[in-house]
Amino acid sequence: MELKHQATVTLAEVADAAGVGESTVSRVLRNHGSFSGKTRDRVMAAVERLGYVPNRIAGTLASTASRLVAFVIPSLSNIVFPDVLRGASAVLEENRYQAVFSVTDYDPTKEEALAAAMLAWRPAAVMLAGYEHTEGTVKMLRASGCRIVEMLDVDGDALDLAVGFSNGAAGRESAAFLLKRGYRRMGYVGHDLTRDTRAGKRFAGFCETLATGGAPLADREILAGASSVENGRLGLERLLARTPDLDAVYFSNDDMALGGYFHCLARGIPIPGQLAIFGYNGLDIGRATPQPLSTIRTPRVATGQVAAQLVVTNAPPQVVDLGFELIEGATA
Amino acid sequence: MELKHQATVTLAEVADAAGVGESTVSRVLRNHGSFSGKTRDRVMAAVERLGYVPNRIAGTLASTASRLVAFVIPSLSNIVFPDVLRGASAVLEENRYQAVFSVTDYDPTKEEALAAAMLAWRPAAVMLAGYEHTEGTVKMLRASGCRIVEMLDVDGDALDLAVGFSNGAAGRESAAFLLKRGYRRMGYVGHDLTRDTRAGKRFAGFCETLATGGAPLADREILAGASSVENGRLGLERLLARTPDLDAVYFSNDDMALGGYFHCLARGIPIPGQLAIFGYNGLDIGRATPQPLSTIRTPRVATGQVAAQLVVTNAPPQVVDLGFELIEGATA
DNA sequence: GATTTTTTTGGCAGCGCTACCAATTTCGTG
DNA sequence: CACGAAATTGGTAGCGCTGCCAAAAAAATC
Repeated sequence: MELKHQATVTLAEVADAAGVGESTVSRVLRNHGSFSGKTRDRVMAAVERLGYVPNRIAGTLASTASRLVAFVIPSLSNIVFPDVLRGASAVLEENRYQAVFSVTDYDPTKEEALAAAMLAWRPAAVMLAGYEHTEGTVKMLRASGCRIVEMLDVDGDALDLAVGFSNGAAGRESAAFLLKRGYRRMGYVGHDLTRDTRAGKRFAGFCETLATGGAPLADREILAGASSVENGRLGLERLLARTPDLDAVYFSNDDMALGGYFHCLARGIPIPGQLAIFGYNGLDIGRATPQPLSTIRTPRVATGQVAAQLVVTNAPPQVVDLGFELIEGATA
Repeated sequence: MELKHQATVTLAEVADAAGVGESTVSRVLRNHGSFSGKTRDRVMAAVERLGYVPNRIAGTLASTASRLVAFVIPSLSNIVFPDVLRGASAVLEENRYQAVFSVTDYDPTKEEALAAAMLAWRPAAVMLAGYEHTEGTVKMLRASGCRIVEMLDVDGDALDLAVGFSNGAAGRESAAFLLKRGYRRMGYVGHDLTRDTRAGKRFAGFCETLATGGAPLADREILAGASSVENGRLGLERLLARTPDLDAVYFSNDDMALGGYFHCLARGIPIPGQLAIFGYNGLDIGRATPQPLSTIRTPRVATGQVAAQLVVTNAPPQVVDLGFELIEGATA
C-alpha cells in the first residue's frame, strides 16, 4: 500500500470518481443549488473514498467572497484581547468563517503595516481595537471595501461598525462611585496612556468627574511599559511614597489594581479603611481575592460575539454600546 | 471626486500603468528574480499611485505554497495559549506568514473538525497542543502533507515536529521539591484532567515521585470544568474540609494555586507554615503576590517562537525540549 | 401521447496571481 | 565591431474552484 504524500485530491478528481460534472460536486458540497438525493450520495461517497478536502483558497478566489475575518489587535498579553477573540471565534466558527490575526503591540504604525498585510488576504472584515488609527490605515481600510469593526470603544466616530462600551463613561462612573463613598483624596496608577488610548479615555473621564465633584486628582503615577500586576504594585508603592495621605487609588485596570492590592496586603495597609482600591475590567481573579476587587466589569467576550455577529449577518453600519457593570466589591 | 468603492486594483492594471509586463510586476513585488532599478521604480510608483494591494489568495493558489499557519488550540481563557500565539505570531510576522486560529475547548472531536476546516486553507503548517488527537485527526494531518507541530509537550511520539517541555518531569520535579522540603502529607487540587491531558501527565508524574518517596498522595480534589482561580479556592476549601491535616497542596496550575493561596489568606492559614502551596506555569502575577508563589515556570512564549521558527525554516522532523524552571518562591 | 414546466446537470470562462520559457536587451571580450 | 554570456523582460498556461448558461432529464399538464 503506497502512501500518497501531498496527494492533493481536486474537485475534478472527485467529479470523475463520482461520474458527475465538477459543478455538480461543487453544488453538493456547498449545499447550494439543486441536485438529486442520488447524486448527493454518489458525490459524498466519492469525497469520503478519496479523502477530499476542498481548497478554500481556490474557492475564495473564484467566488471573490471571502470568509476570512482579520483581527488586528494590540496585544495578546492583556487578557482583554484573548477574551474578545474567544467571543468572536465561537460565532465565526459556527458560521464557517475563519479568524486570522496579528498583533500590533499598541503601535499605530505597526497597525498600519499589519492591516495592509491583512487586506492582502481579502478578508470579509477587519476587526480593530478602538478608533485611533493612522491616516494611512483609515484610507486603506476605506478603499478596501471590506467591513470594518472597531471594538472596545464607542467614544468617537466609527468608520463602519463599532462594538464596545464607553471608556470615558467608565472612568466617570468610577469617580462618581468613589466620591459617593466619601473618598476625597484620590490618586491614579496607570501604564503608558499614549499607547493604550482607551485607558487614556478612562483616566480623562475619571479626572473630569473628580474635578466636577470638587475633589480633583491629588497625584498620579504613570509607569512606562505595559500594564502588569508588578507595575501596579510598584506604581502604588511610588505613589504612596510621594503622597502618603491618599484615601483611594484608581488603577488603569485590574491587573494593575491587583498589584496595588497585593502591595497593601504585604505592607499591612488596611483596605479600604486606610486606602481604597478601584480597578477596571472585572477579571475573574478579582472576585476570588480575600476581598473582592471593586471594579467595572466590561463585556469583552460579548464584544467579540456581537462584532462577529454583525459581520456574518452583514449588518448595516452602526455603533453598538454594550455598556458595563460597576462591581462594588470590598476594596472600595 | 468619485470614490471607487471595492475598486480592486489588479496586478495587470499595475503592469499597464507602469508600462511593463505582469510577470515583471510580480517579480518586483516579491523581490524575486532579476529586474533593473529603473523598472523597479516605475513599478513601485504605479503601485503607490493606484494603491495596489496584492491578492495573497490568488498568489497562494498560483504558487501552491501557502504562508498561512493554522493554530488549533484548546482555549483562549487559559493564558498558556495566548502566550504561545504571542511568541509564534512575532516570528511569523517577521517572515510574512499569517496566523490563523480556532479553538477546540479541549474537545478532541472538535479538534478534528477544526483541523479539517483548517486544512481547507492549505496552510504551511498546523500547530496543535499536545499529542492526544483522534485517529481521524492524525490521518487527516498526515495525508495533508503540511507540517505538523505539536506544542507544549514532549512526552510522546511526535507526528512531525514537537516543541515544549515534559509535563511528566514537571510533576515529578515538583514532588521531589516538596519532599526535599520535608512535606509528607500532600494533596492535589486540579481541574478536569481527562480533557487537559497535559495536566494529567503532571499529576501522574507528581504521584509517581511521591509514592517512590514514601509519601503517597494523601487526598485529591478534582473539579469539573476549566481551571480558574475560583475553582482553586473552592477546591482547596473542599480538600481541607475532608483532610485538614495536609501539609502541602499541589495545584494543576497557577490559576488554581492562586485561588488556594487566596483561600489561605482569607482564612488566616499560615503559608507555608501550616500549608504549603505549589503551582505550575510561573505566571507573572504569582511573583507579585505578598509571598511569591512556588511554581514551575514554563517557556510558553518561547514554545511559540521556536515552533514558528521551525516552520519558517522548514526544519526536519524533530522534538525540541525547552525545559522548565522551578521557582522556589515563598509558598512552599 | 405531446407539450410545457420544473428540476438536474455539465461545460467552460474566468478569479488574480506565479512559474516556466522564450525573446529581448545589455554587457563584456577578443 | 562581432559574438557569446549574462541580465532583463513579456507571454501564457495553469493553480482549483465558482458562477453563469444552456442542455438534458424528469415531472406536470392538457
